[in-house]
Amino acid sequence: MARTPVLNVTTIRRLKAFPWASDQQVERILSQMDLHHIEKRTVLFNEGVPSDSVYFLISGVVKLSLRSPDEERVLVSLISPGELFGITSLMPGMYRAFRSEAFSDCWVSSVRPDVFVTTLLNVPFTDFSALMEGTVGRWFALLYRYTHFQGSSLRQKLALALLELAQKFGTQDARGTMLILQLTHEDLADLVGASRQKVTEHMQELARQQVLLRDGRKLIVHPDRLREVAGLLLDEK
Amino acid sequence: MARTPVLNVTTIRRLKAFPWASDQQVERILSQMDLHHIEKRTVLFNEGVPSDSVYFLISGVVKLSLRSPDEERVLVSLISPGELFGITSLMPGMYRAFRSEAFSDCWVSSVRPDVFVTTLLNVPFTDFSALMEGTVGRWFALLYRYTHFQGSSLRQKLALALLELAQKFGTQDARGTMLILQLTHEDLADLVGASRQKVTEHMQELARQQVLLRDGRKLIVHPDRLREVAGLLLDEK
DNA sequence: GCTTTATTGTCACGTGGGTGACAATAAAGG
DNA sequence: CCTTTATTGTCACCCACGTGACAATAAAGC
Repeated sequence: MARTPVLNVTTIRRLKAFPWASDQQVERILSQMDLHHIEKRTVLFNEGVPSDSVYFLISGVVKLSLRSPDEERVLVSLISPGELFGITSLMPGMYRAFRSEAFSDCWVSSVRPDVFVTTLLNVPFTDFSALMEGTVGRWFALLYRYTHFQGSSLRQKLALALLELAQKFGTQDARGTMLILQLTHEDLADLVGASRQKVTEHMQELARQQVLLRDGRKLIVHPDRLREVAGLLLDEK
Repeated sequence: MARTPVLNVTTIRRLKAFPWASDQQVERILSQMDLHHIEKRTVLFNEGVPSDSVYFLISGVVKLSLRSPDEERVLVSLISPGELFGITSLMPGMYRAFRSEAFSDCWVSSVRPDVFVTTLLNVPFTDFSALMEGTVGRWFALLYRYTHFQGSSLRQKLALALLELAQKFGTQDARGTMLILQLTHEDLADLVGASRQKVTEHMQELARQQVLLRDGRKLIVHPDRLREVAGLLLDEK
C-alpha cells in the first residue's frame, strides 16, 4: 500500500486547488478534512443517497457513473487529482446523482459542505446553497437529463424531456399535468435530438397508451407514467 | 405591446426568486437591474461571445440552443419565468455556451454578475467566481460535452470525449498529448454511449488518419485534429 | 515460462431511427 | 371567409450502430 501522502498547503498549491484562498484559509480547511485511502473499484457513494460531504481527490482517478434504463452503466466522468467532486452537497437537500468509485487506487479527503463554504468563502452556508440552487441548479437538471439520455431509446428520451417540461411549465389539471406551452413536434425533436417524423410517431404511441393526451395544441401529461416509460425508479427525482 | 411590468419585491417573491435574500437586498439588486422587452425570436446573446450579464426572466419563455456539427440547432433548454440564466457570467473569463433567444415575447431584466454576487451574498466577486469555477466548472464541462453529443456521430462523440480527457489527463509528448490513463475500449464505449465493437473500429480509423496513435496501452492524441473531427470551430473551447 | 484472464479485432445480421416526399389538417393573416 | 402557411400524419427506403459470436493478442497471476 502506498504511504500516506502529506496534505499541507504546499500540496494544495501544487494541485492548483482553491487558488483564491489564503494560506490561512487553506490551513483551516485542511484541519477539518479527513483523509481516506480507497482501493480500486471501491464505491465511495451511490446515486440516490443523501449528499453530505464534499470530496477532494489527491491522487488516483475517480469514476462517476450512472445506471441506464437497460441496467448498463454510463460512465459520466473521470476525476483527476486536484478536483473537487460530490458537489451536489453544496445544494440544499440534494441526493447523489452519480455513483463514485475508485478507478485506480486513490487518496481522497472529505469535508462537510458547510465547513467548506464558511471556511473558504466566509458566508453562511444556507445563503450560499440557496444561491447555488437558484443558479447552477438548472445546469444540474440539464446534466441529469443529458446523462440519462445515454443508452435510452427515443421513447425514453421523450419521456424524460416531457418530465422536465412538466416540472417547469406544468399546471395541475383534472386530467393530469398541463404544459402551458405551445410546443411543436419539431421543438421536441430538437430537444431530444431526433427527427420530427419519429417524434410524431412516438407521441401518438404515447397518447395511445394514455401516457399523455392532447387538448388542442396543449399537452397534458401524466408524470408517473412518464417516469415509468423513462425507465426511472419511482423514487428518483 | 404588453405594458411594462412592475418589478418590485412583491413580484420577486411571487416568482419565488432569491428566497434567501432579505427585502433590503432584493430592493438593492432591483435598483441595479434594467428591464428589457424582447420580441419573439430576438436573440439575446449568441454562443461564443463574452459573458458579461446575468439575466432574470420575468415573463415569457426563453430558449437556449446550440449549433450542432451538421448546422442543425440543438434545443438545450427552455427557461420559465422566475429563472436566472446566462450564468456562465458567474465564472471567470467564460464565454456563452448557448444562444439565448425569446421563444415568446418576454420581459427580461439583467444585472452585472459582480453586482449580483456582492449584493445578494455580500462576498467579493473574484473569490466567488473562483470557487464556482473550481466546483461547478466541472459540471459545466460535462454539460458542454453532453449537449455537443446531440446530433453527433459516434466518431464525433469519441473525438469530443478524447478532447475532454486530453485536457484533464494529458501531458505533452513529442508526438502529441499523451493520456496518462489506461482506458479500455469498453471504458470509452461507456463514456460515449456506444458499443465496444464500434469503438474499436472507430479508434482504428482515427489512428489510421493520424488523429491519434497507441503506445502500448497509452493513447497519444492530437487535440487540433480531434477538434476538427468533432466538428468544432477552431476557436471553440 | 506457462496458464488464465482481459482486451482487441473482425465478421454477419438485425433494427431503430434518419431522410425525403407528400397528403391531411389546423392555424394565421388579410 | 378564404387564402396562405405551419404543423401533423404516413410511408418507403437506407444506414449507422447494436448484438452475438469468435479468433487473435496482450496482460496478469502463479
